[in-house]
Amino acid sequence: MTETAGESTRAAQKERTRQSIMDAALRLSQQRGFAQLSLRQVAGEAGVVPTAFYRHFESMDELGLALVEQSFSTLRRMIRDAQRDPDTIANIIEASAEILVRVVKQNKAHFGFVARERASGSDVVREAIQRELELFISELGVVLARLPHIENWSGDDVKMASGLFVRNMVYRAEQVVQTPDGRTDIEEDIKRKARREMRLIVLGFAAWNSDT
Amino acid sequence: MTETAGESTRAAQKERTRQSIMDAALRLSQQRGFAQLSLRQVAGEAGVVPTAFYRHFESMDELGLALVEQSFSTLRRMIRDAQRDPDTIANIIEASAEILVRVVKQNKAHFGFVARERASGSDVVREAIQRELELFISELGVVLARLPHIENWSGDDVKMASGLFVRNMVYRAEQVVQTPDGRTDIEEDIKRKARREMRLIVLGFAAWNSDT
DNA sequence: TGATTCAGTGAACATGCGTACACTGAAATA
DNA sequence: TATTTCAGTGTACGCATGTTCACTGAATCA
Repeated sequence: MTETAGESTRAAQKERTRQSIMDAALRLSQQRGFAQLSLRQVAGEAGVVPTAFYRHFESMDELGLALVEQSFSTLRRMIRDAQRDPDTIANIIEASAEILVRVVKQNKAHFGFVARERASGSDVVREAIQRELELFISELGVVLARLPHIENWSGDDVKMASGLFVRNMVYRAEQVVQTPDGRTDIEEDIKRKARREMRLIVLGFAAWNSDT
Repeated sequence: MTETAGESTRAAQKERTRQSIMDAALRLSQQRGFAQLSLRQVAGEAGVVPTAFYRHFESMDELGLALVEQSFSTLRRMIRDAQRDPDTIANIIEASAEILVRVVKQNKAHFGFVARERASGSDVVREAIQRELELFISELGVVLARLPHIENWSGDDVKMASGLFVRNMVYRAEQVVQTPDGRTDIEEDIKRKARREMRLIVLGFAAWNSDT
């Protein structure tokens, strides 16, 4: 009753159309920003008539929220994979810069969406992204708190650490997204800068806690 | 021939209208973002007929560029004033957090505009903002380079320092802009966090250069 | 097999948009 | 004072938008 590929059941077809609407929106929003997209443009790019849009989303805002969710699930998968990799634990900074650039490159559309709509975009989309980012900072805090040097820091300090890391990551991710494909020289430079910044923040923390 | 206030010469009247168009755009862009504004909305808010807009700006993009310039001249005045103030030199971190919150509060529209349009907005406006921010980072670098501890750092290191500072300032400025008027409790919290972050970055630099 | 559900269609609408154009009347100029 | 300049007006246009509604026909169900 359930096939895995190319299903032609009604539900599967609906899901496929829904996904193609989301892909279309993601694709178009790279050029002019999600907030500027019209329902008709998205429907057109998805190869569907404008009214069909309503079978899947009540409004563009609802589509935006779905994209936020999808983007952050990508982000979460990234941090989960990173935790599994033994190299990461061994040399967290080198590994993080490497992973950041690689994963962002593979998901330019999602990361671009988050970076762009974080500050502007519609109220509801912007707020959703900020909530997700805060959540992500907290989650990273939990991960950091398990690391050797950090285990007895105060909650506030750990939060500051992950906040600085995440915000710097977001900034460097923006740069990766804006890098034209194939410019590995620019990517290497971004990695180098990201590493330096992370190293500096870590040094700051070492001094910080030997201080307080 | 030249009066100072309420001039009614043709040029002065034109300048007044131009300014009211810019004010209108700034006011409206706080709600839905500059990129979503229509020429007609801006003209309406400025109390002028749509076609009159063209007497002052060739397009919305040109208006956007004018707003970028105006916003950054505010930002530059802020850093210039800060350098004059002896308190700033004495305790750069405490003073910076104080000044940041105060000046951003007084110019929410300008700072909100920069923060919002930095990542999204039209290509031409976004690029102008990024260029201005890079310039601002370089300028801050020059200021930092004169400070006692920093004077013999490498150019790259100074640039990293001011980059981290500015990016963190931009983030905290975004928060101040989003704070409802009168919530001094939230503002104090932002100041506190900004101070902690700056202190941490400075500690990192101390360790950094005793290292290399 | 016959009835039902429902993802996607296509025409129609009111509205807001950018811009062209001919205009007005007060300030600037000669 | 007579002429010119030009910031701001008012009309008119073609176009894209969001949303409505009645529809079609294949997948689902009884």
